[in-house]
Amino acid sequence: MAHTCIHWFRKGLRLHDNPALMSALKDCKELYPVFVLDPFLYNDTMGLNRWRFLIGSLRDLDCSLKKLNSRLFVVRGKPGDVFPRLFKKWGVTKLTYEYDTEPYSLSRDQNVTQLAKENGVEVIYKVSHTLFDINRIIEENNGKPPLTYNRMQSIVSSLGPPKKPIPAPTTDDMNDVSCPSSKDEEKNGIPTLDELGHDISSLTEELFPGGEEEALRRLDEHMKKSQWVCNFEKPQTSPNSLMPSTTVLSPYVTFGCLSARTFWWKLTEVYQGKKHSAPPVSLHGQLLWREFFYTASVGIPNFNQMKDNPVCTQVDWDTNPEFLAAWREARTGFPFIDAIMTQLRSEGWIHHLARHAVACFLTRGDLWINWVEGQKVFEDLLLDGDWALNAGNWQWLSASAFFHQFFRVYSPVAFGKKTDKNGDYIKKYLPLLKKFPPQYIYEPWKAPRSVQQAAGCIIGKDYPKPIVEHDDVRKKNIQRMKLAYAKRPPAQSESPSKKQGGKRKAPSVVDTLNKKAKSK
DNA sequence: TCGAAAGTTGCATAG
DNA sequence: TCTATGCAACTTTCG
Repeated sequence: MAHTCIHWFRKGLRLHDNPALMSALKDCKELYPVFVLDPFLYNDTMGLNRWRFLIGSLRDLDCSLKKLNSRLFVVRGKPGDVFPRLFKKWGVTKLTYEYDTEPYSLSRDQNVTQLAKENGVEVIYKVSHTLFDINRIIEENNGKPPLTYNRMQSIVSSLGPPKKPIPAPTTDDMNDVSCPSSKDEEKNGIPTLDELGHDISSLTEELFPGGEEEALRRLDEHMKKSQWVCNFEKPQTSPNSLMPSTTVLSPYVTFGCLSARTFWWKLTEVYQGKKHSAPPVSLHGQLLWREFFYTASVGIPNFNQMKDNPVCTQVDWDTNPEFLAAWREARTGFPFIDAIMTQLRSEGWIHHLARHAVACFLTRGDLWINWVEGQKVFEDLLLDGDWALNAGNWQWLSASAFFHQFFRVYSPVAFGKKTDKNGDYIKKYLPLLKKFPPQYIYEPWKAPRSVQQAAGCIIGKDYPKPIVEHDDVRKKNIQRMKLAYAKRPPAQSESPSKKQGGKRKAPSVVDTLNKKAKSK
């Protein structure tokens, strides 16, 4: 029997390495490629740059599907309302989608699967957003997510290399498939920013256009530089170069315009027969970091919050709306920090180490504000804002989990100087300060009045004074962090007696949490 | 069981 | 310009 299929695009906005789409095309007479504009995920808090990237990606996908005599249906509404309607309207018998590990996605998909069942629709999903099946990694580590990169590496190496990506469907694959589209479907077109009620006047040049075509072009462009790829070491790249010092493929991987497995295997090809860098600093290593945080996010409950998160150190962060707003709006008085936050807002991408600098500054370094607040800002503004990576990295940088050397604090003055002595990056994003001599560009408040006047920028009037004294708060904060660590519950040691009896599953983080709750 | 070593990317200073 | 050291000092893993 030939099926009438919906392939549901959520992430995975691509045709290449899309096994769920390929299984939709099997025994298929009618195909409906659908994207649902779910108001839970796509709403007013989502930043404009992110909206532009999403819409660009949808447009590109629609374009590619049209080359296969199909199209994309962008349906407005909640998945739980949309699907039963579409199942009936189109006489659907099969639904396919890419597996997604986020908590919201899991409950959404469970709900839609139930609705499909009620409508007699078969559901097929495939793992293709990550290199590996994340649940398989956790299984391999006795039911717990690895908490160190080293451990992650040894688990992963026991799994062997990730699966090879599969090619995109061709017109041959579409031979017996029709793509009905009535007049009535015109309302299910690609939205525009205007239609969504956004004020597009604040938009700047589109440096990173969304879409699979651009993703593959960008991948190709970087992979051509084989020496650069082989020598790549993340800590050696610059957070404040005027042009990105890394690939900026992350937004494309986040939205699934680029398959992580395609990226992985392309790197393997470039490495072949050459001396090359290795994880954690290599480009392969970067993809494994992504996998690492995905695994943590699946295995650790309440991963995007401090409360009820069993790996997260409980810290007595301050509630300080003024400080938070100053950080968010690039008016901390530290040019390096404010330049980064300006780039983030206008371009939607900042270098990984720049994220370190501003994240440390907001949390344990200077402002002592909960990392969860920073997480929200990044989620809205970053093109590559990814639920798991965002939560994981904020916990890392705030020394709440994974990373514990809280006495290593980034300086909002010294860190940037290492790679940009002249402050060209600051001058680019904060042109107000461009006439300050290099000597004062990172600390303009130290410039004599005459220098400030000559620069046409009076500190405290035209540009803010620093909102904290870094050396003071740094010392105080290290002590506060020490106190928070002292209150951490002692690590649970596994008693050897329990290890008897052959294979035994180690207690998962969830089990440990439940046990603790019971003992209270 | 316990001590040593490692941990993607700190800073300031001395040589 | 590079490397070593003190600073104060964390957790996890490994042998």
